[in-house]
Amino acid sequence: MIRVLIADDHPVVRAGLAAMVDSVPDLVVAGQVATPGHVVTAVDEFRVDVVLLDLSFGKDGSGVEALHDLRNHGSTVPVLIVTSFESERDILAAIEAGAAGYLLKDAEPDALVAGIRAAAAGEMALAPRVAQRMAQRLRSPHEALTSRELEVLHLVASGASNSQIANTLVVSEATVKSHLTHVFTKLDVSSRTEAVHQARQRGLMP
Amino acid sequence: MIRVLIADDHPVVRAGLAAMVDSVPDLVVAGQVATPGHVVTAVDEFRVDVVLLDLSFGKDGSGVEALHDLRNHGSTVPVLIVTSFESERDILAAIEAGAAGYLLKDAEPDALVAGIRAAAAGEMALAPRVAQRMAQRLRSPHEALTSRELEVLHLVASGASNSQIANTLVVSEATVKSHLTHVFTKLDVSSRTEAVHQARQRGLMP
DNA sequence: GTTGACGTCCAACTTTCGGTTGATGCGTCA
DNA sequence: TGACGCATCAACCGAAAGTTGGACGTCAAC
Repeated sequence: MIRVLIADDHPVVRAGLAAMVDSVPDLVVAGQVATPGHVVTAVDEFRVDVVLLDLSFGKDGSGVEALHDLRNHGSTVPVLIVTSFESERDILAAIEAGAAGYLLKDAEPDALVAGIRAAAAGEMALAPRVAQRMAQRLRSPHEALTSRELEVLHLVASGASNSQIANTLVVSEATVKSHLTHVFTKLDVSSRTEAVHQARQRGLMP
Repeated sequence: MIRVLIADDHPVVRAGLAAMVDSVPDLVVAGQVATPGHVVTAVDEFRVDVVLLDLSFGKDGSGVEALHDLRNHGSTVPVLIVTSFESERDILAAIEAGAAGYLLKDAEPDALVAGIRAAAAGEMALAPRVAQRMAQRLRSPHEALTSRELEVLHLVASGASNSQIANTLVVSEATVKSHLTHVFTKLDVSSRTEAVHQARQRGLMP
């Protein structure tokens, strides 16, 4: 009997996951929570074998935070990310934080159940599209943007000019340009708009 | 007894909506479909009183298409949009296509059931956030972009330069610039990146 | 039928803004 | 300590962006 905790802010999704889990004989919903903050206590409280964790909890925080909290509290319970986003950044962050798998919400019930079983058995469970994306990344490893570069890129995406960025970042305009040229070479583009587009494509930005 | 059709491409969401509907005594799930193309026949086949329709069906089409098909076939069944997107464009398109309401997937079960009842009774059902957004739009009516302007803006968003846009649209570069200045004044911005950002904010672009 | 508003299109002008190059201090890690 | 990466900056250059002004067609209103 595998006891599952469902953590998602959408009532509809909670109900759907619960229905799927409960329809399988040897799976049971141990509990449901709607905010990341309640995950840690819930894992303790109910004897949870596997956590189904959403990534985006609206304004209440993120699933990755909850995952970090969990690990900081010494819990080793396998956590299965179940989300509708498949951006590279999200996937990497989740896996680095110690997720046992990454499933997509458009998955068939079978895939979900299989993922839960795998996680409970200590194995890794990745949705096919996610696995493909990671493989692709390994093949052509993008050079990672530094945090400063990302910061600049975000401001660019919000429509700021170089001088405006320089003001808000309290650096010279030259610095901003420098960061941007680095971004361009790393992303293999030649203009700010292209850079924003590429970054979005690769899931580097919201 | 209100008979509900559920149309969504995500199995999890279908299961969740079904669970919610079935938990109410006088509501019943008449059927479920996973693609927009099956909505019309399903409405005929099962005696459907209300349709819960998702907007984004992945690559299989869109909910608005299904809604149009439905109306073209003479059906007047109330259709309730249930989606997680709340962009102005989506909302307007749905309402213009004859939706009986627009709910968000993060809604509580109560709100969902209330929406279904309202739709079945021939009333309108809007999620609070959606209603707020529409009210906001009525207060400050953005000047609508022409289709050509939107076309140009899309290309800008994808990182194209003016000359590239001119090529793909087979017009002069001057024309592109002209369109863009119009876009700028309408959106009250002064640069292409700002324009893209604003358009995204207002839900004019994907 | 005429007027006017609007959309699409274009040319020529100006210049700002963006991007390149090269160089410096600073921390870190081997 | 020496090499490397990151953040910072100055000065230069030129293309690409944006402005202005205008032509033409269409459609609706009057």
